[in-house]
Amino acid sequence: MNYNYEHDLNKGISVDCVIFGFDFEKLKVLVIRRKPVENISESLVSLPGDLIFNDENLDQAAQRVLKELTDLENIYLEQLGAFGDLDRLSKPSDIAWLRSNRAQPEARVITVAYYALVNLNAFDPKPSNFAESVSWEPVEDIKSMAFDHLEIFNKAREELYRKLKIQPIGFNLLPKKFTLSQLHKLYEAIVGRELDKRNFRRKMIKLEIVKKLDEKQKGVPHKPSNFYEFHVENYKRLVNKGFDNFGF
Amino acid sequence: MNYNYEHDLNKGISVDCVIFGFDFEKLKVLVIRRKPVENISESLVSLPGDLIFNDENLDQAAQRVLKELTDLENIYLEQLGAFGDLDRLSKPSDIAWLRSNRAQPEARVITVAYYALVNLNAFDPKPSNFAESVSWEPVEDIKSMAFDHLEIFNKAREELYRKLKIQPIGFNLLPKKFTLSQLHKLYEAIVGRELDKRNFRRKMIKLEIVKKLDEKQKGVPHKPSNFYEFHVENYKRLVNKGFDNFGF
DNA sequence: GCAAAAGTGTTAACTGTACACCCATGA
DNA sequence: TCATGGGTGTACAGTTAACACTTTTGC
Repeated sequence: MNYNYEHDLNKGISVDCVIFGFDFEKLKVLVIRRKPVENISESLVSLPGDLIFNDENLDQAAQRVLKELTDLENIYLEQLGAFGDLDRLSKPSDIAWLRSNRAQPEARVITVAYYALVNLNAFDPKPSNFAESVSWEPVEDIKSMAFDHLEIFNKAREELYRKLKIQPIGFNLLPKKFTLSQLHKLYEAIVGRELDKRNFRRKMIKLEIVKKLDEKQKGVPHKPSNFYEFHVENYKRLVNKGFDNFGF
Repeated sequence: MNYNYEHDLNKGISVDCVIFGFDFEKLKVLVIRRKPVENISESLVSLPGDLIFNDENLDQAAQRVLKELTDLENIYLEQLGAFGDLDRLSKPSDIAWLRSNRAQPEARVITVAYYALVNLNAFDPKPSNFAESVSWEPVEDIKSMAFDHLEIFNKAREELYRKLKIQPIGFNLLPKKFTLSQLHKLYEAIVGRELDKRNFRRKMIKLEIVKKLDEKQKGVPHKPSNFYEFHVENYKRLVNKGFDNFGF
């Protein structure tokens, strides 16, 4: 891609994306390490993002950032809101980075944040224009971030949790076929505490939002687990009845 | 207030506020009727809003708009998110209005929307810079709005409902002292259906988030109702225990 | 045969829901 | 005394929460 930044970019507004993934063990977030600039050695991770083009809407800008990193389209994506504190770009290392990457480094920039849920086994993230490297980090290891990205990240975790209680969005983090144990582990990773295995399975099965497949795990050194799919039609039926409380 | 728009305003970003009020009968929203411009007779109502100054953050801009209309400060305020569809300013009557009120009428503007909850008995709204008149309209009467304000308004109603289920924000719409019947009516207005009176009262009393006062209604032609207050401390205690489901 | 994770039922406590009558007041 | 809204209890159904052992597989 090769854009004329002077004319196409809206210089006051950016998007940033909190991209969640699940490796069957831990909930992870995709972060980028910026290319080093000037003589700043500090290397905070940050969220993928970019300025917005004048001919795309906000959702499209977020989709573009995701596509550049993951090559995936039609990703589950929700807006978190706008962040516009006056000091959001004031850390010394952030200013240095902006000076070498933006046409108007001192400009005030308001960012619109999104969170995305992806099946991280489906792709390898690749470095983009602004990133030296891209990596999946366990969410509980994230202690600091560039700009105001830690604030955005924390908001994203809260929203993910809040949403999981009222909608079964977790399926977006899993492959099409999954086991109930994987789903169970995922829910525990998001809510941050243990959930009773029997009660969890009973709830999912009773709500009929999972469809049992005629296929089991192979080659595992223990009783093989049955595969399931998300049952979209049944879930839609539930929603129409007004259901919105999973009780986690 | 008298600002130099060329220098102080961020021309690409505005805030718009959905201000809810409750008159003990219906849920209402504060709308403005724009001053007529050119030869456009159509007079759609719109949400109060303004461009953002470069020396204020997003929340402060929203507070400023509220203060200008209501003279109230410390209002309950939540951000709804950013709205940036490319066609959000494309209706003919909107373009005419922008031409006579904005320095760069053709500029793309992204808006950050907020909703606010106020006790509408505490003040009379007053016309502001951009508004010919200001009025409270029952939410169910709103069928169309200028710009993309109907979309924002609908999102605000959804969020108000969603939030009411997990937090007792309704108290912000009532005076400090209120009766349980008023609270009951308010909840019915927001959730949009009848709620059993006994079950409702039992729930509020059992959760201990209302404090019974030693004071009754006077001069009413029926059994006088007891006044209550919101019990902030007890509610905080509930939150700390992880409570977040009122079940409406 | 053993290690490892899958899969399965019951009970008690709590919560939600449906429902109808008497009470206190002003006019 | 009547019209108006305030205020109260009970029973049934459904949901949540706690808890431990047997099964199937690979090695």
